[in-house]
Amino acid sequence: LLNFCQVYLYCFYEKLWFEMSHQKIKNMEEFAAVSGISRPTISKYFNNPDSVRASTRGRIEAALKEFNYRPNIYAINQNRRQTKNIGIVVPYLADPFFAEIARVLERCCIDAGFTPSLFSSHGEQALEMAALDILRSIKPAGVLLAPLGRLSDKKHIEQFCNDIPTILFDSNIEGIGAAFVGSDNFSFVSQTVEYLNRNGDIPCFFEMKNPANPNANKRRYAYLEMMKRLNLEPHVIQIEGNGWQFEEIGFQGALKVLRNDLLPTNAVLCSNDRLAIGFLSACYELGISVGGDKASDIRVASHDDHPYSRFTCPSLTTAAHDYAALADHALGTLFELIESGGEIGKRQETLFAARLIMRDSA
Amino acid sequence: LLNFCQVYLYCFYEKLWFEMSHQKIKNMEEFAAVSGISRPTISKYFNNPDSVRASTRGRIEAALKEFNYRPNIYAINQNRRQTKNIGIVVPYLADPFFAEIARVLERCCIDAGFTPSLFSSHGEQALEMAALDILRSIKPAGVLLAPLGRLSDKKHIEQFCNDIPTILFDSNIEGIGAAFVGSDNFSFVSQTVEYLNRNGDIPCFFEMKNPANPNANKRRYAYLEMMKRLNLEPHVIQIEGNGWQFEEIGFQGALKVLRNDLLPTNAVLCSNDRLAIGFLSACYELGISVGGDKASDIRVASHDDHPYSRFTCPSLTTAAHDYAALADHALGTLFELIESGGEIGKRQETLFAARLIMRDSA
DNA sequence: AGAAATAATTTACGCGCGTAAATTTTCTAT
DNA sequence: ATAGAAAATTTACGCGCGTAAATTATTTCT
Repeated sequence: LLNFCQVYLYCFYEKLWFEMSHQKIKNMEEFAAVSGISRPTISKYFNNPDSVRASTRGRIEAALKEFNYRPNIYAINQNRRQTKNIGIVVPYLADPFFAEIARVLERCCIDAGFTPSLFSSHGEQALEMAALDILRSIKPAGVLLAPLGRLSDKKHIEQFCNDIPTILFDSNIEGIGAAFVGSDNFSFVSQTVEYLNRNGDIPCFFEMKNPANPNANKRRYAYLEMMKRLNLEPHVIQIEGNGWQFEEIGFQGALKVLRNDLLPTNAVLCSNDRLAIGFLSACYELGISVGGDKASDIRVASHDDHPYSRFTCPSLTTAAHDYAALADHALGTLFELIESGGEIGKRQETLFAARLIMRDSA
Repeated sequence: LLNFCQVYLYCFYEKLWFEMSHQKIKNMEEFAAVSGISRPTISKYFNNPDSVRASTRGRIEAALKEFNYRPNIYAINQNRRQTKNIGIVVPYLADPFFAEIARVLERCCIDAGFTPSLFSSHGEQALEMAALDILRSIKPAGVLLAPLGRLSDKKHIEQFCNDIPTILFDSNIEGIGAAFVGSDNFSFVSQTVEYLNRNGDIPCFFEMKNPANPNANKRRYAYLEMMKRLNLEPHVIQIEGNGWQFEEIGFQGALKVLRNDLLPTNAVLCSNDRLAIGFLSACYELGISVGGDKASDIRVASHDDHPYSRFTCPSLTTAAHDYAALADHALGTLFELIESGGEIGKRQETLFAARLIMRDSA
């Protein structure tokens, strides 16, 4: 009893001292003193609040509320084998598609008790490599990487993936990373081609000549395959342009194609919505009417369900990603990978199907 | 000479050992051994490569190239008084305006030798507070914060600003933060109002009833003031809607206004481009022609020079931000603040003027 | 009530680096 | 060549926390 009294008084004195002097708790030692609990137990609590007795947890949390102490994250991460950081790298954050997927991924990470760090390569190889270098330095538990694609330094990425548990998404690089989660491009294209063809329109395929993203190539193949199956003659229109200003590229390309009357059919299937946004803008400028009705000059469809595709003029018929499913599965796989210590067996590629969104443009 | 020989041989031995055993350098001690330079000097080099003699720097960098050593960032940040981290918080990253400004800010940080950490509040108060809490834990040298606005927990932000050198941008909160860098909303609105009025159109102002962002209110005041100066009767149309889905809100609001013939004049000045994108979409859907020419039904102008405003149908006349100037000034002020140790004197508010972009919509 | 199981405490070391003080080496300038 | 300045080295401590081992206290169960 005496001992208890001593401890209680000591703790009381410590608390009083800190309260009186308005001083901040600066380390776990001091927090242990004012809360009347030993430092190792406090440390254990922060690692896993359930690993201490409920009554102890209550006392800690009471003290935590009173003194706004938070452990130093740098000291934690220096000593822990593994951090609670998850790296997220997207190729171009100003693209609302990636902004949206990043948003969903971040949320999932936080809910799972991890701290996401978001990076954008801004379309540049150097910045993608820089992002990976920074990620290396923060020793993340795992990384979700959407590579630039054609512009990526594959050796560099491979090296990174060898050292840090990484899952690729959106844009695949054969054999690199522990797994890949992306879109089933054939599902995207087959639905839009089939839809356009349903009304007797023969779709031609509108795309960049040198697409940065490998999905673009897969979509072209899918288009060609679908046209073969439907016994239709395929037409691929490839426009010039580099970089990630897809709307501008689509706009300029469309102007050239439309002005020179190079459109072989009256139905255009754009490789992605951002090109389509440019295409529609060019149509408007040239007074060419777009729509699914008989009165319109041409029909336009596309892929991705870009956040703005609902507000184009006319609204854009497109094939939608399942953001939530993609994010869920990518993070689920990553967590498995992390828990298994980096070994997950055979590299799996998971592709998600599209959902056709019918709007006014076709 | 003998001493030199010894040292050289020792260093040679160390290097050989590491090369032979394919072992990675795991700390500065080991790197000092293989590079033949003392640890404090190595430490000094990493703090500032110019603080050591050129010959020493050369030897370090040669060893650095051979053995891919990087100091542990957690150990560094634990011991340094100040980290090299800069926090960047934007209210909604899926808005290309903020994506663009974040891109520019990130680049400036990297160029200045800092490591930017990007956070998005995703339009939610809880997430804004969470972002600030995480930022606290990484003890950044400084923070650039674009608050949510109306939804922000001002007390929480104030507390944060008291502890960490913070500069507010885009959205001001009176008296909070060391400085504010934003837009001169009067410059934006006066130019668009004047432009619309130049051709004899009387602009009415189209906005959200409960805007999240304080700039919206300032723009309304500017509109009212300008109309007064021009001796015109002002008309403010306020539409319902909450959140950050501005295009959708603008679209629905426009549908209602246009269908019920509530437009008091034939010129519409939208509070921002995202609302305008929705407005134009609604016009298209209802078959109302928009444009600056005589043949069109109405004219539409707006503010922000959103990355997509060039591709709307018709392309949008708007007032543009100077992204680069804003980013430059915000970071410049922040660096001053950091170097001065958090004290910068009187809180300054810097506002940047707009540049009118004339396109087809008005 | 007493034994076994569980939890908390005490003690102590290590992580990788910043940094200070005293000393030695190297460079620069006359 | 030599004094003085500049740079590098040696030595040593501390940062805040993870974590292990041995011990003590508390809870749970029969």
